[in-house]
Amino acid sequence: MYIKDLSGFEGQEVTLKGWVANRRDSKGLVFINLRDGSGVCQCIADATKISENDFECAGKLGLESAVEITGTVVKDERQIGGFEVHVSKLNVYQYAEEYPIAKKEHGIEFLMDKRHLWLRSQRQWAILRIRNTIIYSIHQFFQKEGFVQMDAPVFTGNACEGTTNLFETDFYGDPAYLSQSGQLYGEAMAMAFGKIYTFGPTFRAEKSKTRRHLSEFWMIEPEMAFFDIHQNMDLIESFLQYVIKEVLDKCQNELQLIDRNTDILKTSLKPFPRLTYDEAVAIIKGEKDVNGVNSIKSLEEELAKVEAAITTTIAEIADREAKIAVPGMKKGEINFNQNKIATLKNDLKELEEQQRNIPTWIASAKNFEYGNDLGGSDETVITRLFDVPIMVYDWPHEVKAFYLKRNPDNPRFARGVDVLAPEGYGEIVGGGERETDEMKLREKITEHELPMEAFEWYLDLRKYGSVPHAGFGLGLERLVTWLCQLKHVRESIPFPRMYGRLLP
RNA sequence: UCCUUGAUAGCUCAGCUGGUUAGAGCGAGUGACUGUUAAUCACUAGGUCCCUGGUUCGAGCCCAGGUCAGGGAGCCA
Repeated sequence: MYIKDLSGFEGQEVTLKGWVANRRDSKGLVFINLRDGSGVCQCIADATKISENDFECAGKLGLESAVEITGTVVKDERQIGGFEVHVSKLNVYQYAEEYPIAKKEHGIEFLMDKRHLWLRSQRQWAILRIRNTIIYSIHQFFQKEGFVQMDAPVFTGNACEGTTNLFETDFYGDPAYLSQSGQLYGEAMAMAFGKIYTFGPTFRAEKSKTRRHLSEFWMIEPEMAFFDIHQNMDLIESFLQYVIKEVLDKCQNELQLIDRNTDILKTSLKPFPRLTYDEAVAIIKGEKDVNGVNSIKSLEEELAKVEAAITTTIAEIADREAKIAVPGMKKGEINFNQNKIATLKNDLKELEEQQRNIPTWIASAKNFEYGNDLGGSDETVITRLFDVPIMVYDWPHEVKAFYLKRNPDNPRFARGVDVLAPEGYGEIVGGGERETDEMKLREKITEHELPMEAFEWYLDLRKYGSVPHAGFGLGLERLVTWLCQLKHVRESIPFPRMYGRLLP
């Protein structure tokens, strides 16, 4: 019996097994918010209706104690699920004492240290359930489209884009690297099965401390024989829209719990604009407007808004502090104001962070040098102007990977494509059409100073039935982060591995 | 690797210009209260002020070096 199914049992006696999410006492009454993984339900132990022993047990339950509760399902409009349980019998599996995560705001370092327990909180529960729906819908989409799921190895002997950010391990005495992409193997498998996708862990030893980096993350890499870059973009669009639609359909409750405004998810079901690198650069530098909005001007307006918000926040903090200072205020009201002040101060910190960042973003957008890759801030600048993900393709070949095909009409450009998520989330997909010519690949490998012998197997693919093909890589955690509108990728995976974080 | 912000009670934070015995709320413990939703109210316990060195009659506060963490850049999905 699970809490999510209670509505079908009104008036009947049921038995629930779960954990105490919250408990409140009154004389003769104990309120227990029971959490069982499927949902939360309030259970009421009334001293006049259960045994003396059971009532005493109920009063001793600390947060996250494990219990089995038997009781009657009663309709109650005040409850979230619309039902509560009137306890008739209580069986305690374990009394928990001093649960470290309090019913209050905590700092991120503390919560990450307690990640194994933090997972139990409602917000984390909702996010990771959405992650599950995303994973399931990814498999559904590709299976329906006739793709075969194939696994690339995790240990690799060669790097596809240099070795500086690879984790090195010992493989029977030889150096081996943890995979930073299954792409080259994906190409080999596509030549055998036509359309394949890999779904596995990926490792990058980047000493990055930003909101969009993990050292270990999950990547989906489809690879399709006989696809060009435009077919690739068509596939990316229908794929992402399928996943978004599934999340909207199946996760209403979870999206509500995390307070996700779904407007942009809905507008993302319309076609994704496809911009060339040249067009994207013009927009970033403010030379070209999008629907009458200029990137630089809108950033400057944003900065002005942030500065105005800082002024009003400071004023409100001072105001509330003055109010508390006046004697005679009730304790509850003082608490309320102090909590409010704490929240405002946190807001203020974030606003000040933005106040420092935005001017550097404006500068970097204005001074963007044609021919460079887009930086994190450039992605933020351009995606703020759209209410849909955008696709940027045809990149200067120097900044992209060696295996990408050149545009036959203009060989300065490589046929790579990046998908940038709206709301400032940036790159979630990177892909493109692959080079099919063996000699051109050899030139590129030499140019990138990569060890040729490690790529001989890959070059075989161009000797034996080389065909046009394309593919892409989607960072699962970045997609989860965007769809859930999280501030940081670390909440999009149960146990994040990142620079400085190996436990728990 | 660079820029930037920070580290004070179990947690979240105050601590003014360097000055006697270090403060609040939450959490914990005890008690009160029969409908609470982070319940409320009263009382109690709880401190290596991140580390090392320096300046000073005196350092939580100033200086130097380090450690750890937050945010950003580079790099990337």
